[in-house]
Amino acid sequence: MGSQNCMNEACRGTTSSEWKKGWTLKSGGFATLCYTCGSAYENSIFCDKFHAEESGWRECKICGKRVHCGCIVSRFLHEYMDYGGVGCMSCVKRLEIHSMKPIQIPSDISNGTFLTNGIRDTRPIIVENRIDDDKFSTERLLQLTKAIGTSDFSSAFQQFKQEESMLNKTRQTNKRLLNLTQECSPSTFFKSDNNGRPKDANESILPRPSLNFSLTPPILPYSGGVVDGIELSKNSPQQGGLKARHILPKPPKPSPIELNKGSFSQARVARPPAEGRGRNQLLPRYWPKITDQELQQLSGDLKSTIVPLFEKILSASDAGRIGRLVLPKACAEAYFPPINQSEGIPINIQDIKGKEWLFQFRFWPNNNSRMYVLEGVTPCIQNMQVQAGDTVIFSRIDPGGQLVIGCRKATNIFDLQDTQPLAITNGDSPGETSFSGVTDNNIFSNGGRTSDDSLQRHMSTTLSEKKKARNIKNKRLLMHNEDAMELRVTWEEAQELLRPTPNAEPTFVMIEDHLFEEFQEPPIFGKRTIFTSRISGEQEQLAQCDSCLKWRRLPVHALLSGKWTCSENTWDSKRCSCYAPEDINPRDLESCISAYKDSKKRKVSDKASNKEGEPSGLDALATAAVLGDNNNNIVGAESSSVGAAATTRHPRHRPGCSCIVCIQPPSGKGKHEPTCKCNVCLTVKRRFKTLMMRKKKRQSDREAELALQLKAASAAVEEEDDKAGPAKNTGGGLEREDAEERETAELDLNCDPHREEEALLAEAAGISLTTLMNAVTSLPLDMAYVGPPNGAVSTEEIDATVAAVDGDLAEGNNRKDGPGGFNPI
DNA sequence: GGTCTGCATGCTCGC
DNA sequence: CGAGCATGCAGACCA
Repeated sequence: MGSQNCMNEACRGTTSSEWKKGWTLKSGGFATLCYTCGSAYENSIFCDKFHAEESGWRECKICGKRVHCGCIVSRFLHEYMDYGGVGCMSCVKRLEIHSMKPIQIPSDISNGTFLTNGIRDTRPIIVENRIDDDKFSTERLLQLTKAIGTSDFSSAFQQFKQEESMLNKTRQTNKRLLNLTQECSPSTFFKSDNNGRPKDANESILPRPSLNFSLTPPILPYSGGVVDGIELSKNSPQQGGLKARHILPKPPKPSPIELNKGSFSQARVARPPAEGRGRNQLLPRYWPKITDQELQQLSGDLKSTIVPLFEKILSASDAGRIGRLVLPKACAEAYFPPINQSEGIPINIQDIKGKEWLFQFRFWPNNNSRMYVLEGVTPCIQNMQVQAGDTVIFSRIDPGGQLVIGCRKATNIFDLQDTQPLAITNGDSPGETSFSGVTDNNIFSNGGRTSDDSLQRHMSTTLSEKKKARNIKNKRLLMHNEDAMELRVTWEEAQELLRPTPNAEPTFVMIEDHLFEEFQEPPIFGKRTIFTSRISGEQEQLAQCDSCLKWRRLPVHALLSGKWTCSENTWDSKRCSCYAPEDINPRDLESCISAYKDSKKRKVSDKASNKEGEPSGLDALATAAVLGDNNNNIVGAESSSVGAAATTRHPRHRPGCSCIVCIQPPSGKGKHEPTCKCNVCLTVKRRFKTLMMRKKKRQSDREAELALQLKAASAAVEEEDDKAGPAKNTGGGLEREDAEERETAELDLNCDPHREEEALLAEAAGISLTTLMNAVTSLPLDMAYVGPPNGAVSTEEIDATVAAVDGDLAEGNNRKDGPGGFNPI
């Protein structure tokens, strides 16, 4: 081809365009593609001269319009017409094929003839030079065309859609093949007869590539459309331009769940809108997103052919009491009756149950434009139970053109799985939980919300969800009635997922006998885990990898991010890879999950029936610890801590939490032996040991400081005495010391945890061990995790201290519970 | 005072 | 930058 100037206005003048042959046209020529802009041109089979303007015209059978082939759209159009299609790109009636509306087929098409350049061509349609993977085979088109007007067309159309879906899967293969074509001369592709026409596609040296990739679909009912994320030019074919613009996000890789479901046919995709005035200007956001199955079901329900027209996410004002639904201008002008007066006209729209609603379709002058609204929609909106953020879908019943309004509800925040049951429900009742992820459910629903195939929709509606979030400025409108109830219930569950930020230092507040942690930083969402206790009494949590879905044992104190994978398992180097075997056998896992679910159920029932008289959170936690110690198998600790979960503890103090707050001993519960090595006792001892070391260090520091102060004070007194004479009191330093000691001895151990060490110093001077242990059990969380200061206390000292404590603990256990008595469960 | 009506304003996003 | 559109708002209307 050499360097040709592409006829596409946007590409013209590009001499570096890479021209490729390869598409054999029925006329005997080759289509040539400009790989810079994608425009296609038809070339003569007799020479390499650029013949686009001479040979690239076809005439529509319906409207008679001549269509130029100088762009991809029209190229496919006349291919389409050549093989028996009806109508051109700009001809409305061509759409009858797509909309399944019976039409009269011109005889010259039905008998396989066509017109070229206005001359009747009586040649029969040749099908053998079409390849198998053509998305739009001649045979299929003829079959469909002949089916028009028959009762079988609907099924034929559905069959075609299925075939089209399957053929789409071959698109990737075709792309690879096409890449090969860029490396090979077109002449190597086909063996041609004398006219340059391939004798048979099977004789191709290489598999013949389909040039359909990323172009328009074979049947192009719209002059604008999106194929593989490329929006075709809105320009008419006559304009001969093509503008490729990516307007949809790259489809996400299917998740394993999606693959398992295998329901690709249910992907919710934006369907290019049906015909209408100015439909080409419709923004993709208004394109109806409806699955094939939904469309089929709806058509079946209404016993009519449904043509989705457009959809709109309800804004706050749309769904508000004002009762005015703002219609997208382009949609209103495309699909609603034309109106010239601002008052508009009454318009009858049917809902999917067949009920008719009368709206006022009108417009307001807005700048130099119009703003179209449907007035009086409130009853209908309420009837459909939609609200801001939901989507209303306008469709048309064919034949007849009756407008239909449907809806698709949208909710949810989080993806839900049985093992991660954060239940932000979107059910109509609080008890109805949909594991639906980011879902817009039940297109044209009757107000109900379903959960099937929602994962597929999750992927396809991410973009729209973002738009929804942007559109719904008044989020309060989403908090109505039962929805608020749902949110309130599930928020409690969400509390269990809240985590303090990694370095957050809590402050403690006691409100109505409940200890609360307060954080300066807002919480973050963490991963849901299952807490368990092992035979040894050691408590742990089970977390599922978001990548391999295997369960890993983790320390109870592990706080996981919302998305957690094995590679983040810093606690077990052997289990920090997804390739490592699962940490727990399936039977144990099942029992854990089962126990967990039971606890969830009981939690709900207890919440309703046992608001009063429920055990204190600490008691229940202690019970949980005991059960965990006594159980031989791994048991979901949460299953035995129902009462605990129903308290107002900070979410950080979850079941299984071994912090000093949660392991406070209950009164009157079972006792542990002094030599008990359970997690609770070990934790208490360890923390006491830490405290003792801190105490000793602090004491020695204090003594040194006091010595310095005494020395300085004596020096000052001596100096003052020298100046002021012997009348002054010489015992000021000792007085201050006495006052300090009195102050220390009167400390309230429960009022200021930061002064507890001073209290312990006082204890060292005579306060009982029970008081000390009270101080231990009221330590703040951050202190509880502080390790011993390096080198501050010798190992021998620690051991001696622990031994002494153990002895005292034994003594305490032998005593009756007195005020302040230590009773380690 | 509450609601309805008809714009007007200002933000967002596509071109 | 401008079209489109969500929403505010003032005046009219009504109970």
